[in-house]
Amino acid sequence: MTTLKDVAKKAGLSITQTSRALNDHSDVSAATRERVKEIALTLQYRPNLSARKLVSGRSGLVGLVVPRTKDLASDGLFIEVVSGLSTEFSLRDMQFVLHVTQPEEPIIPVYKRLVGNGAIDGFVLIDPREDDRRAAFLSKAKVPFVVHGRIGPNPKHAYFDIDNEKIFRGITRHLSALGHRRIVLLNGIEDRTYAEARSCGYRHALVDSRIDPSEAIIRSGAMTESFGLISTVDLFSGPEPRPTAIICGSVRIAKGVYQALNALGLSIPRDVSVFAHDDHIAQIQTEAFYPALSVTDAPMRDSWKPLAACLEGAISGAPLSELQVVGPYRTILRQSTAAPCQ
Amino acid sequence: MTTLKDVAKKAGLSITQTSRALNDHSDVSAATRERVKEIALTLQYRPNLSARKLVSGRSGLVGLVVPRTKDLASDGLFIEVVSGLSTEFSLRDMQFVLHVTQPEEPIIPVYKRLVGNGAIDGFVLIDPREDDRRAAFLSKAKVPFVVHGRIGPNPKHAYFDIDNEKIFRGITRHLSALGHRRIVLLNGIEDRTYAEARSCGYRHALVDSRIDPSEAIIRSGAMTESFGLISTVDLFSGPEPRPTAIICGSVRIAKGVYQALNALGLSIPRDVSVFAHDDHIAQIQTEAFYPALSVTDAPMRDSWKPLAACLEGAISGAPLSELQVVGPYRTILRQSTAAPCQ
DNA sequence: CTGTTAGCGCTTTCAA
DNA sequence: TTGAAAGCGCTAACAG
Repeated sequence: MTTLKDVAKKAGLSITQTSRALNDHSDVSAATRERVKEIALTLQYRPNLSARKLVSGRSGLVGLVVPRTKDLASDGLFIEVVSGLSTEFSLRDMQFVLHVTQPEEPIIPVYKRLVGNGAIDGFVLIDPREDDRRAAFLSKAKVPFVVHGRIGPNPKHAYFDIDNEKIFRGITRHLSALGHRRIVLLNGIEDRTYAEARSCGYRHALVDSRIDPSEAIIRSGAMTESFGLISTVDLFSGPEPRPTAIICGSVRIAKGVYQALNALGLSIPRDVSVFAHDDHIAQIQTEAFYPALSVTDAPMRDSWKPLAACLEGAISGAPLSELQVVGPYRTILRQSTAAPCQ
Repeated sequence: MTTLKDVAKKAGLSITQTSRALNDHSDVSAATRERVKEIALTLQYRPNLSARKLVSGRSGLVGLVVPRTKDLASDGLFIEVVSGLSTEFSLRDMQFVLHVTQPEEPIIPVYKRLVGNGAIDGFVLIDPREDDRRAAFLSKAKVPFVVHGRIGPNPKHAYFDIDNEKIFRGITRHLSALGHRRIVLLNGIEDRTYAEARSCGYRHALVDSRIDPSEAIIRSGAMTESFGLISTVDLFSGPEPRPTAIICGSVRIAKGVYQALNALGLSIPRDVSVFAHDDHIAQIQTEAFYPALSVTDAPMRDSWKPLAACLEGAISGAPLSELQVVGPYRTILRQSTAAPCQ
């Protein structure tokens, strides 16, 4: 293995100066820098990460801890997150350490161990909760981390998120502007931050549209077809008056909703309008819905690059303002939404 | 962060002796060892991996490099491998570095980079080819690795594998013993080592059963329902005489075969016997096939533990004989196989 | 059984 | 613009 010493020897320089040249320090002549880099390339020099870590405190290692649950495999999310992040970190010459816990293993000790070893520069936190213990622990331990989503109303951490509140406020407003008043929100699992933001946006829009907040109809559940199907059947076999519009937290939920409405003999959008948010993690084409599904569109695969960038920034001590990024989305109106009948 | 120095100070010992105590060296009094370990525990001491690596050459980091292909996500294998290995290495206090390459990125430079950095102790190689460039590179670079499967007839590397040749020889013999002579093998992708071993076992069994090797019927393809379906339709719309038994490389293939046979109006096992190898990575219950599917059963999820163990052994320089493990399998005869009714 | 000394490969003062 | 020297935290000779 080529070391700095080898490069220095070949360059006829001291190790110190060689290191400086390679790391683009200002006090190196351009000529020297070029020459040294050339030699390093020829010799296939790669800085030893452990040595660098020891002195600089950086190892270039970042971690993701995923609890092992039985639905890990079926959930398309895991693979998306893992392969996306791995790819992005590779591009940045960082190593991506993946830790899948034991089924019932408490998660904080895992972080403790990983942090204690001192090998990992920072973490990516996915699937944040309103009251997230991982974030609390890492903050206290002063270990950099980036959250996929936001924790709390005024977060002090690095994050990449989409504006869930705005998105769902927009969807709800759109439907109410069409004339809908009994609008259902089939939301995600309750204590997830994104679900909270979404229901918040939904409620705000109701108020904006002078619909009494007590008329809010929210169901919480996993992002599955079953949830969409069961909720829909339940809602439309309940007491009159029936809802006229359904907002789905995901396309997968929408799939279940379509099935249920179809089974109930209800027509989209004549009897019921359906709107969904599409993060593209279900391998489902929304154009292929019949009638084509109206969606807000924000591919989750676009998250991994900014997440990696934010974590890199957090590790190198960039100001928080640069590390809090909210991604874009598009609204795509198709055939599943219309004014309610009569 | 607690360092060895802190522990030593508290124990009133030298750093050296403390290190020895913690690492279970022989020349430490039992009392001291106990006491030191106690203190380390209290202080939540965790050895700094980078420091250890620097001096001992071990970092506790192991790597897996996965090429990013479009079917990464749909293929249940990726998630199984990644979560399985991650879990097993966590248990051994090793860190699992996952590297997903760019779509068309050549893979050897990735290993070169990872190895050059000197941070990774060893690699797991999955999906080996007959002529595997990764293995060749790592061997030459003298970097420990373990293969999921075997490369070549007399491998010099650590591996965990099942006895594919024996398994498929057994299946074929079983069918020929029932009286079948026109037996199809729907094998995996051609240049994969396991597929080669399987076709080898199949051919041997033909010879054993005095069936002319020229009567071998082998199709190669991906482990998909489509492959099973298309192959079956093709075979049974070809010229007489038709096959009477089909051996499937995976349960997923068998699924396609069942569909095709059903569509062709052929009955299992009256017209055609079907046998499959079940590695449990398709989320498919073989009992739920109708008629229930006869299988050889060797869950792939049982591979991760021995793979991790072998890699750990390879890194610590255990003799090769201990690092070459062949896992067990069971034969489960159900209703999909019977004597042919001529 | 225990301590002293050296050094892994690198970055960073400090001095020239 | 450059080099010498110190030290990150740990392990492994080498003495006692």
